Amino acid sequence: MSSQSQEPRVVSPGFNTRVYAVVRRIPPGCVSTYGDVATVLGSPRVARHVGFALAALRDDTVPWHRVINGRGRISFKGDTVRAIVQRQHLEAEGIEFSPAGVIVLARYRYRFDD
DNA sequence: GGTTTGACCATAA
DNA sequence: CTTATGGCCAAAC
Repeated sequence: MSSQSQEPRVVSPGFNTRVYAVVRRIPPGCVSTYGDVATVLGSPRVARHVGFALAALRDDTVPWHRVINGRGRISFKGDTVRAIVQRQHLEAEGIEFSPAGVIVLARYRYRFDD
């Protein structure tokens, strides 16, 4: 098979599928950070790719809203809508936000056990 | 197969 | 508290 599709496939992407697998492991009521997910994947420096993978995500089975940045805040770059929706999902799971819109990572952060 | 990008992170001011 | 800059590495162009 010489020519392969340019469009993203449902299986065998390589990196982003691993991201989805880890994010699915985050239980309800807990959150995780891009850096943590990247660390579980084996490289703590690929945090940017975690976000990039979630950006291309359109699978509802992946709780992408449970992933936030290392500062306990929702990162967004132009897509304000996504950030608002994300916050609503987190609040719906019982996660509290500080007045500044910051989540207490020390309390809600999930520990991956592998 | 090189260049740009990106839902980040750490550090500095 | 905020803003700016560099680095990091896989995916997209």
